[in-house]
Amino acid sequence: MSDLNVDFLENKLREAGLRPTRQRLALAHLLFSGDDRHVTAEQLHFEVSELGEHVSLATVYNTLHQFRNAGLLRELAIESSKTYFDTNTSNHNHYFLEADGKLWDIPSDSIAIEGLPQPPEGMRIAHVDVMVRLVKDDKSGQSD
Amino acid sequence: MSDLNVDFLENKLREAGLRPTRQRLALAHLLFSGDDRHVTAEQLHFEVSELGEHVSLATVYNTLHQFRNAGLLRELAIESSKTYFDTNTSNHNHYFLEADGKLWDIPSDSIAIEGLPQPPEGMRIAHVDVMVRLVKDDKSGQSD
DNA sequence: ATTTGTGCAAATCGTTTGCATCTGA
DNA sequence: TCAGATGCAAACGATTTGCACAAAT
Repeated sequence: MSDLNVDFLENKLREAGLRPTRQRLALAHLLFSGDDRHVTAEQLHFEVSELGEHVSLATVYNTLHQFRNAGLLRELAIESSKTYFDTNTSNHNHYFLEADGKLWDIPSDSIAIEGLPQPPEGMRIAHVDVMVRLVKDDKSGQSD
Repeated sequence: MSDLNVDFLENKLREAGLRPTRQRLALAHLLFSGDDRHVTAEQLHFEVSELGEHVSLATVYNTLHQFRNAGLLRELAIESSKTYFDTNTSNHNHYFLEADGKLWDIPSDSIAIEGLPQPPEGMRIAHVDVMVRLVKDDKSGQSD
């Protein structure tokens, strides 16, 4: 991780109102240095260990939520009992392949939603999620 | 629960390849006798107890999964660590109000999705979920 | 009689929390 | 200095599982 990258990440955290601690920098590095990505807490905890940095799992959870609250991540609930965090916080769309637990963006933002009704009184739309659930061609898509 | 209704539910279960047991009939009664609805296992367990029927929580979970596998229910993952089951199994759309954990159908099927790309090689689209996340007008929608 | 379903309690797994200790500004 | 952050282990809550017993065909 170059000094330039550290500076970039430090700024990013400071702008979000978060102190640039060793742990947050390590996690931010994994999340924000390359292309957009989708991670779970468990995955990220594994990756940060691989880098030789020690960050406790509880801190990974805390940090993911702090990043989400700061608008740096979007939280996605796709399967019960596993949360994904998406580094792309804009309104975009996803493919999900249940069999493999794999999640990825739908390439190109060709999707448009027509005829979205007025939200109920006193509420506004925070986000529209379009999730396209895929199955492998030869299967029914049902399982226990 | 009238005899007619019992017959209807018994047939429904038999057609799904499930033996019409006391527990399944009680749960099916709650799920399929009125309008379409969204329930969690916990909710349904509470409701069935209120009717004076004893069905263990594990059986509620088992039964919900059996119903889902039989195509009688659709499973929806909306928030991490709470699964909703929808008695309407057709491709339709939902509002979700996170603050209250409330879920409901978007009235009228006015929504159309334009420009859905070809799914990746070897896969087909099983289902498209559109989830419109609402927040109360005076809030940011972010919380810990 | 044989297969299938159910109840119970214990186990699992992701996630959160309480609290003592440490760190960044 | 001292508010804020972290680590650890224990707590939690939803869900699943193993197995003995009961019910359906």
